[in-house]
Amino acid sequence: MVLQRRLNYGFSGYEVPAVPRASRSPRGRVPIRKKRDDNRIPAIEILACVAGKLLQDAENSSPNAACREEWDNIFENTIKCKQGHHQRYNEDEAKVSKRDPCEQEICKENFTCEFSRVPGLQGHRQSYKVSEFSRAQGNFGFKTNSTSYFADHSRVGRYSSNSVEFFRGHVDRVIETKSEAKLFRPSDKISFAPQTRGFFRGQIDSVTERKYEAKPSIIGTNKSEIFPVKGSLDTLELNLKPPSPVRPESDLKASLFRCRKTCGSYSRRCANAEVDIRDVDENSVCCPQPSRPIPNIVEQSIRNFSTSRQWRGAPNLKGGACRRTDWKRKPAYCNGRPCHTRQRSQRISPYKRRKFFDRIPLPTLDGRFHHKPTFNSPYKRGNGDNCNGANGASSSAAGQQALPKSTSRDCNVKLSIKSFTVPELLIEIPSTATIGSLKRAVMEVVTANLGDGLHVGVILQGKSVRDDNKTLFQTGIYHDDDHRSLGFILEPNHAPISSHPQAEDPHLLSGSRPQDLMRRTTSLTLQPKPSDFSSLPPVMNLHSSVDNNFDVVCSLTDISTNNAMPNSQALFAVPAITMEALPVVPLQQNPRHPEFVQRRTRRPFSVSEVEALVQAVEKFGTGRWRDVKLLAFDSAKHRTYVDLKDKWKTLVHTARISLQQRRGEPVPQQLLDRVLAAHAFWSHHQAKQQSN
DNA sequence: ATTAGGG
DNA sequence: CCCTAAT
Repeated sequence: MVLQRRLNYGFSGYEVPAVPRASRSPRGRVPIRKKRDDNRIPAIEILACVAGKLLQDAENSSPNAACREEWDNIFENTIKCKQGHHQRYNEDEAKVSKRDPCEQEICKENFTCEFSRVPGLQGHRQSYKVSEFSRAQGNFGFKTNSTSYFADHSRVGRYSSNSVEFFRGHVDRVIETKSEAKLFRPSDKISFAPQTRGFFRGQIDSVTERKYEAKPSIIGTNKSEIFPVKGSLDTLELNLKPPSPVRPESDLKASLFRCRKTCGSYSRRCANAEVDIRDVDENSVCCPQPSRPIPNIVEQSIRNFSTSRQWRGAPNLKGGACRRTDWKRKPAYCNGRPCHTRQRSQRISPYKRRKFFDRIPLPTLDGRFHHKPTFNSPYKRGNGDNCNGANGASSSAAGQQALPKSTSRDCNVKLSIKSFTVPELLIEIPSTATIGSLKRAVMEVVTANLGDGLHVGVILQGKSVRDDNKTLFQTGIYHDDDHRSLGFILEPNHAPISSHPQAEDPHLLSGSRPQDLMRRTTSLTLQPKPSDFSSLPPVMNLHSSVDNNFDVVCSLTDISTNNAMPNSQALFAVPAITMEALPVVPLQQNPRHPEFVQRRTRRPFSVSEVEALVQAVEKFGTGRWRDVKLLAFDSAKHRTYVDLKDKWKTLVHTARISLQQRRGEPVPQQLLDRVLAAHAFWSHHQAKQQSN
């Protein structure tokens, strides 16, 4: 245990990228040199000041060292800023009230600070939300936007735009992008990742708004939890108050406890809180009972993840094979893992979310799939307290226990499976192909995905029923009145774990017509690790809640019960916990995680496409990629304007290099000449425009 | 949402 | 093709 970890940040050592990115032209057409308002200060400076002080004070004052030790956090800050008058100020002027950081995290407090005596900031108020993102060892940080983000003891990174974050302590590195790395040492001061600059004006505001808009419930607070400000002296004073009206310090623990309890946050602050996982039965896993030690289940699942996860970016890092492994597997570390990063798994920008869902199996929303769900979907959408899928499962189990023996045993169970639903399969076939060859192609894809042998899995109320020896009655299938709670999954006959993700995706049977071949992108990028999601059937197909990604996680997790995973049950505790109590479990394998997102398949431009592109660019010039897209590639859904821009870039490059250096399908020289000509022309044109 | 540019 | 910053 690293109990004596020290805070190694300060306010003099942070690096803020000084040079703003080269001015861009609005919409890329007419470059405009915009003068920066020198009086503005980067939001991160203020944030660093505030949050740093907050943490510093908290660490100095927290009565519970073990707690502190455990709270290796990443704080998330949400900035709400309504004014734009900022002047540089001395960071030392910031002062933050001393509070236990645990309190903040558990309660998910919002707080408001007011710049009282800071020149130019007087009267300016900001509300922040401090929330836990990760309690991984040695980290903390925060960010101000809503895009996805990750961090743990061995890596810190982000995958977001316009984010603001910093880290301290044992952070080894910050990954800027997959190809960029920045090393951090424990002695580092706060360092700001380059490219994470935000100004109070404009964008952070909007990002904040978007976040609230996207998921009002994730805020987990209400107006009463936004605390008024008390200005004082020459300081920027921050008042942090727990939601409870009771303030006395002596009440802190009690209120903490209450909060933890009510929020469903299960904080493990003591090392002795570990509980044998065997002590936890299936039901409680899925449905936390008040008396059950849920946090430990969660932790168990965290362990599962942490031992299996991989970070594919790691080997490529500059600076370093020095990935920390020395302490990462220490029990202390495991025990210290967070149990309730509530928002994290919801945090995803609409864009990222869409991006993700574009690539995972989803029901086609054409109505055919809107039949009744195969099982009772207890999932609720949108309000953040969803993820009761496991509740459904456990309640069924509970119902099973309570089932009176007098229930008619000879009552036949009538089931009808009207069709197999095979999720999306991508098939590309020329229009000249015959229907017969199309059928064969479909068959090929299906068999490739399902493998030779099929196994039927049974799902009852969201929970996979693995015990083949149980009777229907024992399992709880004794009425025929609601077979919506019953579902079937097609699975490969064996080896739930396969390195071939497509072959291991069991597919769901559901009640639509046989002709309804549901489409499904076959490629969730699943890591072939035994205990990750790769063994989870895409039962999310049942849920059409496209925009509630948490539902997907729920269904993913609570349905899969893989016998090859001894602790798999622990995994499925996750959805049973309310939003407030969500652990960081999906940190790595979270399908929403950018690491999880599959790269698009490469689709080289054909010569005719190139021709169309050249023609369009000749007409519109470089920098009007939307127009180019609309003109020449409107029907080509897979070609985005970014693609076209990229292709043009490579075309220009290709035209400039020698024939031998070129790769891929050769582009006629004549076309390349046009590329160069158009490029030269429009470059010149742009330069002229700019000078005017 | 678009565009520019680095990777 | 990906990713981010800046519009």
